[in-house]
Amino acid sequence: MAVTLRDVAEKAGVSVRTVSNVVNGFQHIAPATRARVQAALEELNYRPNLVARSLRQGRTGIIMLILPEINVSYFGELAHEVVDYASSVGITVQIDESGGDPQREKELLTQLAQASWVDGVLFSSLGLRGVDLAGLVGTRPLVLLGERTARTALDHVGIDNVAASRLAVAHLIERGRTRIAALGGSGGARDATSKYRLRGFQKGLEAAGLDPAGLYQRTPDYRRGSAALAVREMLRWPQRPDGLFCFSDELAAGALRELVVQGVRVPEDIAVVGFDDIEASSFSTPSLTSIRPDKAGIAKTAVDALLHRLDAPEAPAREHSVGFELMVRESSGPELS
Amino acid sequence: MAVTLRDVAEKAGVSVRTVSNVVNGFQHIAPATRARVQAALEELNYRPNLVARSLRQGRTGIIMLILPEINVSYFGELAHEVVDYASSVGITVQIDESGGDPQREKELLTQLAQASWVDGVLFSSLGLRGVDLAGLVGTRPLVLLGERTARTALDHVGIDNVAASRLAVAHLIERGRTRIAALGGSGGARDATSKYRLRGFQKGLEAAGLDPAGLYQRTPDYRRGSAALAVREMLRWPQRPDGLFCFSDELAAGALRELVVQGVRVPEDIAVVGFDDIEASSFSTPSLTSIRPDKAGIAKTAVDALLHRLDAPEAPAREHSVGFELMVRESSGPELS
DNA sequence: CTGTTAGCGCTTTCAT
DNA sequence: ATGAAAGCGCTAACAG
Repeated sequence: MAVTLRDVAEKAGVSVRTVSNVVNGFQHIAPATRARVQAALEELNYRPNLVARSLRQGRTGIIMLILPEINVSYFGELAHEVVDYASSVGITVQIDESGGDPQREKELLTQLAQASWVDGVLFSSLGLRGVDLAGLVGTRPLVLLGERTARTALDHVGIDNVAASRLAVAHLIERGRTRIAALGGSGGARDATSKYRLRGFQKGLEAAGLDPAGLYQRTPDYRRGSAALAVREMLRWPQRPDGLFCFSDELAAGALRELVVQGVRVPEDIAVVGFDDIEASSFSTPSLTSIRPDKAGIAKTAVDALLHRLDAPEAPAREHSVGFELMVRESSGPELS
Repeated sequence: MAVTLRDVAEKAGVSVRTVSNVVNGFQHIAPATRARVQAALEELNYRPNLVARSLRQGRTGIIMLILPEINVSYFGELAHEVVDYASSVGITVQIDESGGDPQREKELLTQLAQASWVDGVLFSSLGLRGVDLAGLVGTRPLVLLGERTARTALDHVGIDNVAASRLAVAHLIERGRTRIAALGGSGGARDATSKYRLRGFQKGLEAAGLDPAGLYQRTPDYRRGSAALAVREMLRWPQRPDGLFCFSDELAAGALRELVVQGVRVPEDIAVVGFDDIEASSFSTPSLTSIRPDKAGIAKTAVDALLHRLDAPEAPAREHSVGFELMVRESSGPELS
């Protein structure tokens, strides 16, 4: 059996109270007793039972991160930032995957957010809407990551997708492209990400006096494989696009691949811009121009927001917007030397 | 405050014992009382306090997965499989990152494996040696993933790196390559992965009557960026290699990129094989031939091993070898139609 | 079949 | 400055 406070107390000839005080670095302890306790602590190699401590204190120091799939590069990189920052403030992270399935997302939320031992939940949802989230307010603290899918009274941190998409489109226009297409997103009511990116795309074209009509190709998801089919479809359009804005870097990677296969040159025939700036994008052939959201900023802001809400459960929900930038690389035109 | 068993018991006019029995699906309960309890349960929206349950039972149902970096594709894909399988058997996964730093690895182990509430630890180490692991046996169950860095009495699951590397080399030889180089790994005493892959590489060449001397280029880590520098160095060798075996797909991706930059054609001038078969490798240009370890098999085997050890702490340590296969793609030569 | 109760290991209020 | 003891919410051993 593990060593408990009582064991140490007996050994040192003091009460558990005193040992606890020493362990927790309390003030006001006689140097002599402190030394005696320390010795016993080390001799017995005491380790506090965190479960017992948590039961007592009502906090576990664990937060849960729910995301679609950890093996998708963007989410992997985001998770890295979350784990990294959380561990720097003494918090550990549990990870669960929803697979992007709204049903599974609901399950996880009701099951975990209410009952479990997590202090709070960071939730990167693809498919949930306001109605699904209703009734969760007031249980376990919850911070939404990515798109704000509804006007719920919940903390949210993300980037301005409309503005970011406009920036991507503006860049393509600046590169002299006039038939710019958008790629990605189911277009379904649940897919808020594609909704905002599409809106930014349209606004960007309109601002330059271009007509966005008919220049959007959907994909069932944001993965590389889906982009290949979509691009093949796109190349059958009456007029081939000369610019392509992909709603994720993985889609862009799939698109680049398929364009090579079809003998279309990038950027000469089509300039391509992605979204997320995953690490692989710097090393593809051609290297990929992409919108880079401030992932570390998202992670820090989200964890801080959660921690803040733990201390102030009744504070009004806040909206946090994090920065982004455009990383210009080979896929969108001449290199800027 | 949250609803407790006592609240429910009072409401239903029974004892906590009975409520507990209902919650845990015990047999032998009078249908009438069960119904009454069920009603109270639902009316109060009771959720069990898992921390209390864990304190009582001595098990949390949480395992910890320690890996170098979750944003590295291979580890992201592995984590995905672990989370996926674990959740199917009712286990949740906590993730911590070591950054590949031996010091940090030791910290995590002593801190977590002994003290925390995790039932057990899956540990994918890059740098730990037997001496570091000594003294951990007998505390919290621990299963080693990846390379077995020392002959410790610990459960271990991995693939046969020597055999896999020989397979990669044999494939290059079969493609008519005779000056085959290996790329990756610090060569340090702690880097067991590169040790075994290098050994397989050497054996593969020797088996074909080729001399491996002087055909190995080290890298400080397994990331894309490090491969670029290494390849540049390699191209200065008196004789250019016509085949390249990279110890990870990320290295291979960096190598492919640098070869393009330097105007070296793949596979015509140099055929390239990677290791890990991350998803991006199917979509690169050219697509990458790679060794594919059975990641799902590793995950399942590891979780099962951990669960088994929970029930039988004294069972002898076991060694699990999981399968792999070679995925042949464009980077290593003519397409096999 | 169900009620009573000890106790998991810890923190903390109340005393001294 | 330190001891005694209550109790976090739950399960299970012990009645009955």
